[in-house]
Amino acid sequence: METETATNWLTDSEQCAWRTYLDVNRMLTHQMEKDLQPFGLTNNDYEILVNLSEAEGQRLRMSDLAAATLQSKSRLSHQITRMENAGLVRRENCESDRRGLYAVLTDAGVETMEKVAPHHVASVRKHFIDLLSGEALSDLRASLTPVAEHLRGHRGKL
Amino acid sequence: METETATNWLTDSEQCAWRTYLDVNRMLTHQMEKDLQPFGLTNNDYEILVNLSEAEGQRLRMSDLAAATLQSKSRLSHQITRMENAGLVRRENCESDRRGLYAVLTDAGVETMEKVAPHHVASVRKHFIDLLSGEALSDLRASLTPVAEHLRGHRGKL
DNA sequence: CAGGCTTCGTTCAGAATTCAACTTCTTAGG
DNA sequence: CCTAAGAAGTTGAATTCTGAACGAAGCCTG
Repeated sequence: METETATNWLTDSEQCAWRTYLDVNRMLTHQMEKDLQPFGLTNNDYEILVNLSEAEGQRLRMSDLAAATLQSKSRLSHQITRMENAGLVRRENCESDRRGLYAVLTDAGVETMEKVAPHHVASVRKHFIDLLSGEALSDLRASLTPVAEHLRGHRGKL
Repeated sequence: METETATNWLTDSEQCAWRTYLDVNRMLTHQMEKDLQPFGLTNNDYEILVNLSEAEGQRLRMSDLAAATLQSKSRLSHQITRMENAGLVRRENCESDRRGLYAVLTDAGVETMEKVAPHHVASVRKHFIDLLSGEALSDLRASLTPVAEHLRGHRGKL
């Protein structure tokens, strides 16, 4: 009698999809990083700029920013320190909670964002969006949304 | 007369697809990493084990392995050093090219691979594959393949 | 076969990331 | 009001990653 539970291996087709996904992932990240380099920004820098510039008063609590960008508080703290040194961002105290801090976009941060965003969008188009049909794109979104929700549920401390 | 070129911003739908993609990306990477932790492996460790175990003679030249895993030679060199210390892999000289080295899976490496693979596959299924329909999966692959090819062309030195 | 390119892989220094304290403040219970 | 538990952020040390520089070996080309 069979007592072992056989592993439910991936089919060739599943495996291929998975590997393609992983490859695109890595190459795309790398390409984005490369396209931001001339502006002296990393992907992480840019994402923080995006989050802050979309936020009310161009500011977010450290914790919220960490959650929004899916990184640990520690990492964000170091990151913000670097960006503060670069003059893109500053820390500001929070009135309502004296433990709290806001990360606030500086004027230089706003300017940087305005300068860089068009190039970044062009890069996203060139290397991703414009390579997919409108239908493919909405299918992609439809497929990935449940995955995102599933993962949000599963995510523990960063 | 208009001299500026207006930025071709992303539509809401494009933006949403893009952000979902990025989110899944990061959360999935994180989840995979977490699921490998109990075995003392990182994603990078695992991917190298996969590549080596599928290779002829369970060995690959450093350069080929770096290319296969899309990382810089420098990073791979460090990585292999660590895995060598962990006993998963060893370096072996290359007969035909005296500059070259092979990274070779050790017996312990093979065993680790056999032990971990089923869990990893289960994790990939649980957090990705099984959340998508067969059709979604093949669409995904079809959509992403051209992107992968595009990026492969664009990729410079790592 | 000499000269100069290129490739292979490592190394070093500097930057980024992780992980585990730790401080300060808030909040809930008794 | 006091205390214990938890949350917000920071810090510092150890680890990992990056990018440039390097030595050694192969490959042309004349």
